[in-house]
Amino acid sequence: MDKKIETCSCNIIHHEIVSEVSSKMPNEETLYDLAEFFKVFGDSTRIRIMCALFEHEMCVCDIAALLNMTQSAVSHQLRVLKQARLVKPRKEGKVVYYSLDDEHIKDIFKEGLEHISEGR
Amino acid sequence: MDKKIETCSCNIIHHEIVSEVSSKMPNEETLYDLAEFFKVFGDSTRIRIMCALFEHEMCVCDIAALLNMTQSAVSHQLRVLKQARLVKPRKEGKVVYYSLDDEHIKDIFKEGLEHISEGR
DNA sequence: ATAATATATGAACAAATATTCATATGTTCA
DNA sequence: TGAACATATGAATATTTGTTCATATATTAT
Repeated sequence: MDKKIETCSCNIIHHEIVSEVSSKMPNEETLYDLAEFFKVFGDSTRIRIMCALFEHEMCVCDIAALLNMTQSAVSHQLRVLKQARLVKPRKEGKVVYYSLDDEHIKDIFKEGLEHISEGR
Repeated sequence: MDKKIETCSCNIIHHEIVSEVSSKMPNEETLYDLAEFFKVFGDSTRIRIMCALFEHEMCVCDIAALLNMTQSAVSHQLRVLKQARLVKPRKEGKVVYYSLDDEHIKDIFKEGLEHISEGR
């Protein structure tokens, strides 16, 4: 029994394909989480932070200097990265050193860089 | 000769690391493009569209029905995906069929799904 | 040609988000 | 204890962005 589609004004052209694909789709929540995860990669400040941390563990102040940004802006973005479990902090006195906390980042970067290098 | 850092109010703690990392960073434009690319993955509608197209080439109307969204909203997002060279259209009469146009998508999805499945 | 259908697109609106500013927290050193 | 410093955070602002609505374009059928 098909669910009523209310928001699409056009006719469904290929019923079979739609229901077949529908049955194979991962659940909504997984796809939402996936989008949330990639959203973290979708900001150049965060990309630059992760890129920097590929080379070295760094403290907030170093990162701010490197990126020529305020300490506050960097701290806010580190929080986003930390919540996504992409970076982890290591406290040493007053100083907090951040490093990458995920082995997928490198591969994801690689794939992304390959894609953009294939662009015209 | 170090550039003057104006926007970081704190002292640079590790000059050497900052300049070493700085020299190894890819250029700004590349990192900006990378963020723009991942931004496309950072929306659940676009994620769902790509996910659907893993299974089948689909027309706009089918996708709209599948996702229970308006044709217009889907069309706008397909445009974004097309501009990012992630999907490609195939026109057949009135109907436009979209399919995936990039072999990296699968790997990127895989990495992302692995990451979120590792969560607590 | 005209009507019907599938898709695309521009403008407007609402929601999300990155940075700034001010300030709080926590640690070290005098 | 108090000053100095590194970092964190809440609120405000400005910008970006996703969806809707109205309408345009393109193709097919009558």
